[in-house]
Amino acid sequence: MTKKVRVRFAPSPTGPLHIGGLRTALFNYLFAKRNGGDFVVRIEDTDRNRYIEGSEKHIMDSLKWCGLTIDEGPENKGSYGPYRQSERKKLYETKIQELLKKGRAYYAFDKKEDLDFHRKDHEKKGKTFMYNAHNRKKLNNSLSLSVEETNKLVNSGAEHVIRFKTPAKQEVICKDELRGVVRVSTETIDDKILFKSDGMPTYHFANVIDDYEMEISHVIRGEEWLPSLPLHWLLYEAFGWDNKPKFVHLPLILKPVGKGKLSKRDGDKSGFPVFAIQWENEGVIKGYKEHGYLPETVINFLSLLGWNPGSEKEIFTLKELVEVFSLENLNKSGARFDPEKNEWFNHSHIQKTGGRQITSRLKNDFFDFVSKDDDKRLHKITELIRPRLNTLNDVFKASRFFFENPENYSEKQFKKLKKSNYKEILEGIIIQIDSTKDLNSFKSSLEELVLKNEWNFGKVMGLLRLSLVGELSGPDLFDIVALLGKDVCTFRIKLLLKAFDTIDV
RNA sequence: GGCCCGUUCGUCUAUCGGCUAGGACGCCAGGUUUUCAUCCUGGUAAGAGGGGUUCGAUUCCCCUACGGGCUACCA
Repeated sequence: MTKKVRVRFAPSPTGPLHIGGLRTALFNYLFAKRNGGDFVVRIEDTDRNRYIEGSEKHIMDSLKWCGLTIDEGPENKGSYGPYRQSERKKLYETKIQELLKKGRAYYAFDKKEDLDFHRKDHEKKGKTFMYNAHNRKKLNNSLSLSVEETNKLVNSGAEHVIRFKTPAKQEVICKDELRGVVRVSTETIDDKILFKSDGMPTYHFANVIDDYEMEISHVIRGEEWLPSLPLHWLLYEAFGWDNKPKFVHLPLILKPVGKGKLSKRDGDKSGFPVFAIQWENEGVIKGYKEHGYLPETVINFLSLLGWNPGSEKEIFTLKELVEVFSLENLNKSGARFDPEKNEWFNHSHIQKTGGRQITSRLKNDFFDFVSKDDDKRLHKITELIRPRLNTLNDVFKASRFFFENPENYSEKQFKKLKKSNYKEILEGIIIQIDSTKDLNSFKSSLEELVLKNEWNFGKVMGLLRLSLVGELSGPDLFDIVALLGKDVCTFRIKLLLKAFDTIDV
C-alpha cells in the first residue's frame, strides 16, 4: 500500500513571506493537489528571539491571495494538530527522552564562549572544530562526565542543551528524489543541538518529529536544507522509523542582479516586489498585489522558475498547473528571476482574465465620474485599454482622458502642431462633429471633410488626438470620439484652440 | 577553510547518445494600426574548459574552473 500523499509547507514566522518561500508552498500545493493529497501548513516557531508579530498572518494572507488553499493548518484544523510547533512542546519532550534513553542523544553543558574558543583555535591551526566523536570526550557533557555528575547538573537546573550523538565513522547514504543518492561521512557532521537551553527543540529535531507524526509523505523544501539531510536521515534511523518521507530539494531563486539567493531585503532597493502582498512593519513594503499584478501572474511565473510543464505552453492558471504538475520536470540548478518577463506574464494574464479587475479599478480611480448606469461605457473603456496594460496600476494613466479633460499637452507635439493651419482644421472639425448624426459614422464624414479641404490627414488626426487625449497616444481615435460624445469633444477642441492662442512655445 | 549541490542563448528553459541545439522574455528589423501600445512575421544569441568512454557526445565518467548552499543554543 502506498502512503497517501501529504506534504507540508513549514515557514518560520520571522518576517514576511517572500516569493522564494511562496514558490516552495506552490510546488507543495501543486504536488498535493495533482495527487489527491493534503496540503499542510505548519508554523515553525521554535525560535522565540526571531519571532515577528504579524508574520504568520502575512504568510497566511499571501497564500490565500494566491489561491493556495490549505487543507490542514493553524486555522484549518485537521487531525494531526496542533500546527504550531510552539504548541507541540510536550511531544518533543517525550521524543527527546526516548533518544536520551537509547543513548542516541546526550546532555551538553559547554558554555558558548568555550565553543567559540575551540572553533577559533582550530581555525588558527587550519583545522575545523567538530563537536562529534573526535572531540566530545574532551568537552563538558554527559559522555565525558559520570552519570552522577550529569544527574546532579541536570537536576540542579544547570544550563544545558541536548545534542545528537552522531555515529562515528559511518557513511550516510541518503536520497534526494531530484539529485539521487547523496553520500556523506559522519566525520563531517557534528553533534547538532536538538534541544536548546530554553527548552525548545531546534528546527532539525522538531521538523523530523513533526514530519513523522503528521505522516508527511514528501518533504519538498528549498535546497538550503540539503546539507542537513544526512542529519535528518540519521534521526529517522535513530528512532527506528524506516518509512521516511521522500525528500525533494528545490533549486533556489537567485537575485535578478548580483550574486546570491534572493532575500527579503532585495525587493525594496531593486525596484521590484519580492512579496505577494504588502508587508507593514516599521514602514510599508508593497507586494505584487499593490504593484498591480494578478495573483495568477505570480503563481504562473513562480511555477516556471525551476520547473517546466514538459510542453511549450507558458501561460497557466493555478488549476491548469495542478493538471500538469510533476516532480520529474523539476530542475536542479538555481533560477534567477526576471522582472521583465514577469511583467509580460502579467500583461498576458490581464488579457486573458483581467476584465473584471480593470473595471473595478476604473470605478476605484474615477469614482466621481463613474455613475452606476455607466456599465456599458465602462466595459468599452476596459476593452480599449486592456491591451495597453502591463499592470493594473497602468489603468489610471491609460484611461484618464475618458474621464478628465487634458490638463496640459505634450510639449513637443503641441509645438509642432501649432505651426500648422490648426485653426482652420479644428474649427472645421467642430462644425463636422456638430452636423454628424451618429458619431459611429464620424470617421467617414471626417474623411470627406479632409478630402474636400485637401488637408493633410495625419495633421488632422494629430490635432484631434492632441485635443482629446493631450498627447499622441492612446486607443483608436474614433472609438474615443464615440465614447466621449459630441459635447466633450467640442469642448476639448475649443480648449486646445484657446491653448494655442494663449500659450507661447 | 571544510562539506554538499549545480553549470545549454543576457534571462527562464527543451533535449533523457544521432543536433541544421527548439520555445519564451528581452533586444533588433519589417508588417498591421495614418499616432503610441497591442497584434503578426522575421532576425539576434547558448551546452564553462580539459581529458576519457563510444562509430558518435550537450547528453555518461573524471579533473579543473566558475556559480550556489550549508558550516549558530536561526530556520
